[in-house]
Amino acid sequence: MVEQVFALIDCNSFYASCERVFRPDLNRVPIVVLSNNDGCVIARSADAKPFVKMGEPYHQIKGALQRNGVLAFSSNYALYGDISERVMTVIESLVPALEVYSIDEAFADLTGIDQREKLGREIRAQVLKLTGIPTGVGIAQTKTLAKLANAGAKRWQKQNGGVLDICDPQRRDKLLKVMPVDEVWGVGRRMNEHLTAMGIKTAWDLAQADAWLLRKQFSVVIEKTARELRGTPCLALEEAAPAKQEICSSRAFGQRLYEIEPIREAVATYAARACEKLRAQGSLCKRIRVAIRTGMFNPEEAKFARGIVCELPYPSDDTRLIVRAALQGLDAIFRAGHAYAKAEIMLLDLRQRGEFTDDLFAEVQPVAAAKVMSVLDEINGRWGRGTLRPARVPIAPGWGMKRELKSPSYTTRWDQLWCASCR
DNA sequence: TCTGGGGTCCTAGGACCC
DNA sequence: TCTGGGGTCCTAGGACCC
Repeated sequence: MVEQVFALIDCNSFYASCERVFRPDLNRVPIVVLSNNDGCVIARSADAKPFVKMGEPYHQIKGALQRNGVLAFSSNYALYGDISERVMTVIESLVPALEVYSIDEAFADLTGIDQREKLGREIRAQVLKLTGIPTGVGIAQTKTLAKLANAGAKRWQKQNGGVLDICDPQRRDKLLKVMPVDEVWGVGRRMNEHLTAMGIKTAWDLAQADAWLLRKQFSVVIEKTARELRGTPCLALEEAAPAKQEICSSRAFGQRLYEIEPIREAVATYAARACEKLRAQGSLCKRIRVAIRTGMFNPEEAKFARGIVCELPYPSDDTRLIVRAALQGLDAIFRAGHAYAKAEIMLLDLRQRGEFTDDLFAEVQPVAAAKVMSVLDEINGRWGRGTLRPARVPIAPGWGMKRELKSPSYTTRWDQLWCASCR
């Protein structure tokens, strides 16, 4: 049997790189991208890394950033999502099979390809040329090793040109021995603590550890990680993303809310958005969960959080039905007198249309509802999200997300297209 | 004043059934 | 004199990912 080979292609500082695509004047300016509500730092260009840690609250470091000439941007997910699709399309045209793993990463199947490094360089060059996004490529016999090779490609980019192939056992072992165990995919903070206590400090140590012991002491997850580091594939390439088993729409408000009315608007808005995602994957849901809470970080603020699960009369994807149920849930859990910071809608108990059998007398969603929803989605697909929406959902809500530093939506809004004469 | 959002998988423990 | 054991399903919570 032919030995499997995976490549992991990953975009460098993806969000920050996206901001630079249409602003070449920023190529030598360090930049960071902020989370929703301009909360904390979620991406940094390479030259901004010395000035700011990942996840730092923006309001605490604003001054320091300005003094060091670091520019901050609100996150612009419409832009990042669109550029991501273009990047994936380019990679897909160059490899036999691709699994899009996240907005900025993909695994490719390189099994049976001879000139792997050459292909890796070709991918980097084409993606850069056609989208403007810099990438790194790691190549190895398992996904976990490919991830590690990718980290190595980044760390020693000057030496390897952004492509690292560790299919050769000697190169593989050399990398394993220098990589700390917490850089391994699947080893988070807690697992790192446990492993360190056991004397497992490098990726090499984990590869040598007794896999059965790891399974007994922790779980099958870390056992697989250790086996993958040794070169035994436990994870396969998954080209078609399976339908999600739960769908969540949650967001902090731009400011604290005290009354139920604006929270009703927010809950309706999030529920409507969750329903769009639900229909996009062709599922129906039977239960929904509504939750609200106050801020969590400020010790001065009184804390309060409640959630409720509501059962729908039948599995549905009808925005009207689900919004109504969500608002009933909200009425049941809302208590006046708190400073609310966030609401959350989860769609649970999802099933694919036609893939479940109900009992003969169970109520099912009326056919007309599906037709109404497909017309709604079609109109919104053509004219933009929110063109047709429940009356509960405001266009420009007072409680909306704070995004004071957002760049234009160069590729997804007609009125904000990049314009050559602007520069 | 101010700290993201959206997921997955695994495990333990309780409820329930026969 | 005497109170089983095995199996499944569901839920909550933890850990991890980007």
